[in-house]
Amino acid sequence: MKLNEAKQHFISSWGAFGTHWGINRTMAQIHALLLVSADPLTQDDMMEQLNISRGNTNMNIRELINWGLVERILLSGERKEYFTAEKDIWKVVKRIVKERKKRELEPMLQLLDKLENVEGDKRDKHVKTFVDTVSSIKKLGKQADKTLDMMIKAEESWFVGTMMKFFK
Amino acid sequence: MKLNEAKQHFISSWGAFGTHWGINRTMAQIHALLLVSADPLTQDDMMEQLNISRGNTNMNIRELINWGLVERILLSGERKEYFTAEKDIWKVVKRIVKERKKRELEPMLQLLDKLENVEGDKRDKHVKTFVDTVSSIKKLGKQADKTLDMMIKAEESWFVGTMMKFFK
DNA sequence: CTATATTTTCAATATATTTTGAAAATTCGA
DNA sequence: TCGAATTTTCAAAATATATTGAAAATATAG
Repeated sequence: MKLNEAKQHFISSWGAFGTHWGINRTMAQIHALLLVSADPLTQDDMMEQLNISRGNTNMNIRELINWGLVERILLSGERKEYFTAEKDIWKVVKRIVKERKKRELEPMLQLLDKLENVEGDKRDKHVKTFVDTVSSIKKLGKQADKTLDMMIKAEESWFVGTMMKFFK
Repeated sequence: MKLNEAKQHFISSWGAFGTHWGINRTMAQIHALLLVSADPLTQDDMMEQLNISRGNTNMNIRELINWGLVERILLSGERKEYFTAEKDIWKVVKRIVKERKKRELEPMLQLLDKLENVEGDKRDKHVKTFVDTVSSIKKLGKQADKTLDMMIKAEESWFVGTMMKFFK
């Protein structure tokens, strides 16, 4: 397989992959393109290579920058802005985990805290089922939260190495 | 907060949560409703409590059954079908992880295997960037795959306990 | 400061996804 | 086997999300 063909495959399947994870197709494709590009690209490069409009390109680049996955580069003597992606995949994963934890997991845990204190007699099976379900989700959620915190702080080498040994 | 109010909160926020994870709102709401219901429910119960149509209810129940999260119950003497959700949250998480791993992670790793063998001279920086990116994603993906496999096999008590100690 | 290149915004449009509801299929008791 | 109860299907409608493109805003060279 030739390089350009391989890049196209990578970009399109990274795009499809992203859609399963709440990231829109274009954002994932721009990210993929930058990940496999040796040099920084301009908006026009991306528009051309991905066949998307200027507005779409711009909005999704901004979003990638918000996620901390893409960075703006100013080349001296150049008027245009260039963009490049963080290539260290471990860092990429940690950024995504951190962001989603903040946006999704933490608010959910806060809600569960409140719901656990529902009024009513716990001997009533309806109350009991509700409280038990909420508590067990909370317990697992809290554990996930801690585990992800550690992962965010961990070095890749430490993490992978220990996991290797840990899990047989 | 009264039980019914708390249930409503739980259902609607579980629904919103689900949408961030590629699960549609209704499916997540039906799942939430079943999770906090002490007794099995019929389609009509769900239609009424969630204000959704018969077709929608039916399709999403089927999908939840495919995911192994909901099970059909036949009550003797009753013509209607009843449904109930797996209440053990650890099992729920493991089922979801297993399914998504199969549907998303594994195909991605297969593709990366192929893309790693792109033609061309690795001293060319364009080829090198591509191969390096693909390899590092693959490496991390393989590690995630193994870790998830272990998690799927693990007992909750073992898992949580060990993680507790393991992560400070 | 002015002219022009470049980036950003956002209303309109296009596309994708979800939901409805009624018809068709199925199930099961009598 | 018949017929009512129940479930399933799926085309059409509604809703939600993504994309475009042109106008407005901004930045920079001269």
